[in-house]
Amino acid sequence: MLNITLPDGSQRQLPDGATGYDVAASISEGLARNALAVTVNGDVRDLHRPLPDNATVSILTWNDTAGKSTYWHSSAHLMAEALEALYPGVKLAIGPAIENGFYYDVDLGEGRSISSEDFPEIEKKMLELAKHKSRYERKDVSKADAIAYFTEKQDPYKLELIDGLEDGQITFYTQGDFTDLCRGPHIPDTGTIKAAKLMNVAGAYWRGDEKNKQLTRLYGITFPKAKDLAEYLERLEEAKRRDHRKLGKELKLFAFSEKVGAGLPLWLPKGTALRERLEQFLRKAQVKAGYQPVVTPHIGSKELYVTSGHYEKYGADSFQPIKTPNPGEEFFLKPMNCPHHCEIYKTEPRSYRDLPVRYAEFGTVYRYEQSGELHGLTRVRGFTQDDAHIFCRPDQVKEEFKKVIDLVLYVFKNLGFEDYTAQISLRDPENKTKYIGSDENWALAESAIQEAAAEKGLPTVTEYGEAAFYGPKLDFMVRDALGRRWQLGTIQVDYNLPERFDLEYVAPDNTKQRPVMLHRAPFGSLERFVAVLIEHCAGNFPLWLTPEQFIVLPISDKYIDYANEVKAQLEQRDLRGTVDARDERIGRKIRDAEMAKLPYLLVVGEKEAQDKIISVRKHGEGDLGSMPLDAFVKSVQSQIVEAY
RNA sequence: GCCGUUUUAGCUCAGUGGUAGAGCACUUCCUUGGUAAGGAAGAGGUCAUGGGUUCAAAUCCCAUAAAUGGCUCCA
Repeated sequence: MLNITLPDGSQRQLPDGATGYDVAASISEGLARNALAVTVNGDVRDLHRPLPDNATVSILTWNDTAGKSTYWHSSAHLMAEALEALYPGVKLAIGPAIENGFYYDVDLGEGRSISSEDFPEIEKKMLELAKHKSRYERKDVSKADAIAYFTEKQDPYKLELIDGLEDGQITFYTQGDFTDLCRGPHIPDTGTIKAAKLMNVAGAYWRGDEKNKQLTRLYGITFPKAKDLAEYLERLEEAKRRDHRKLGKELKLFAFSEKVGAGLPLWLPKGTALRERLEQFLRKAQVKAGYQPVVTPHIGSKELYVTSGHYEKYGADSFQPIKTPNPGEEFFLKPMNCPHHCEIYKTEPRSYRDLPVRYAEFGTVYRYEQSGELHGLTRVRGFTQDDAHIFCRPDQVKEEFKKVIDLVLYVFKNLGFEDYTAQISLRDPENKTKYIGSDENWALAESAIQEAAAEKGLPTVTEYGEAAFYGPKLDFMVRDALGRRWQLGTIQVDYNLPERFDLEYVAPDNTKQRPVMLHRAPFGSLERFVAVLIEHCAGNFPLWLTPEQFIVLPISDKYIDYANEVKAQLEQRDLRGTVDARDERIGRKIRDAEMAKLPYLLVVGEKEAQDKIISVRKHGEGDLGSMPLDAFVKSVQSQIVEAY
């Protein structure tokens, strides 16, 4: 008999050779029907593999992340089977599950390609094959046999993968006529795959190395119910509606011009209003937090970047130098603000008593991003960082980190970002030599970050080997409408620049010591932040931030004077908005204002002009009835205060 | 930078080798209208740019640029 522990701690006894399926069946018939896989002591396994004794087993269904991912991995095999049927001779590379669905990298061979027009045929074939309810059969294979199989099949990619595997650890999975090298696990059979959709085709390098051959990557997604697919597609549509590139154009926030140059955004008046309000918001918070604003030029001499090391590392791949009438004199557009701030630090001798020194600047920087990398406002070639550099003693790092975390969270809270992740990036413990700075300082900084995050109760994930060569960091990531993760806020420790710029302070014992430098940017950059903010709130910005809080809509041109009076009075009370004085009917004006996502529409006609009141309509909510101006102002102001 | 796709009026898009189209926006006129599109007329385009094929190119081919989905990259 086997002793099995369930996740709730309860125990069950099953006969020897029992499988995850048997466990599910012993719980309920429905669970057995919906089970896709199991976890055995935390590892995901096939549902029909015999269980070991004394294992903790939990049943995975479509509702578990690991269940979904197994399902999609199996779906990748199904797609591969369909591709082999439709494109004989196709070579398969790798086909994992991803966050939403799966992909398979394939080599179609010379002269063949797949486009989105071919998707329906592949989807049809997948569903046709799925109907066979083929079991995913697992088989242990010796390395020699595995090599023989894929040599016969002439698949160089699988052979290369096998080359890296240990004999005795190699398994094949077969469903129907399709056999793949695979560690598994898989769902029991193809019968649960009821809806399949190919999403996208793209190029991808074999093993992610751009020196290698480029393969065709087919992205797909499958579902156990057709309805789930429909809902998923609807969500994607919603994401497209929120896309900051679309809304940025529609709401007249920013634009690009081919003539100005790729990746160089033009901020339109409304976008500028939004951006400047964000700047003001942070400026205020930073003054309170002890930062001193500074301003530095947009260019710096070559020597500055030779000192910082950026010239050597990035000079050739970046914007090229600006020449002057003096032969040999060269300036660079600044790719970051740190070197300038280091020079500010150096303008006077520093005592340990002066530290920390915090210099903040909304610094516009220019980086020549690869052309294929440019993306709306999230990845551009000219952008403004809400940058600051903190110069402090090693023993102050933790305290400073905590203060910056507070600032970042303050920003996120006021803008309604709740779904963020915080990532601590540390050294690769296997390879400490590629990092600059002493072991001791690194250890100090790394534990300072971890402790600061823990003391602030910040949920974090820790990634080893993700630190910059010059120091560990803490990044805040927020998702965009399509679920892509973007780094916004960042806090980084830097041991490199203080060294290169020979920064010093005088310690209590009158010795010269090296300060630690922290880079930090709660927004990351205003461009990226605004992009993510647009998608986050679907263009319905918080009231305190939105470029126009109200629009006055006169019923006819007889009431334009009163409308202007309303506007003037509201402006005196620090609200901002406009009057729609067009010769249009009220229905049209309301429609246009709703489409422009203006928060408050103030309708004024005969009644309102006579009684000196306004009719208030709130975006997305409808008519709130009429009220005196004072009542409206009070209600709006209370909402703005609440937001802070 | 690499692979795929795209580029037609201010915007969204139709137009598969034979004289460039629609809706919205814009201008003018009519309309003075009470909570999501009032009516009419008008103006607006080197079909991204440069080459090529053809009697003839928005349409086919090549190059370049930009956008876009990925990959690689991201101080």
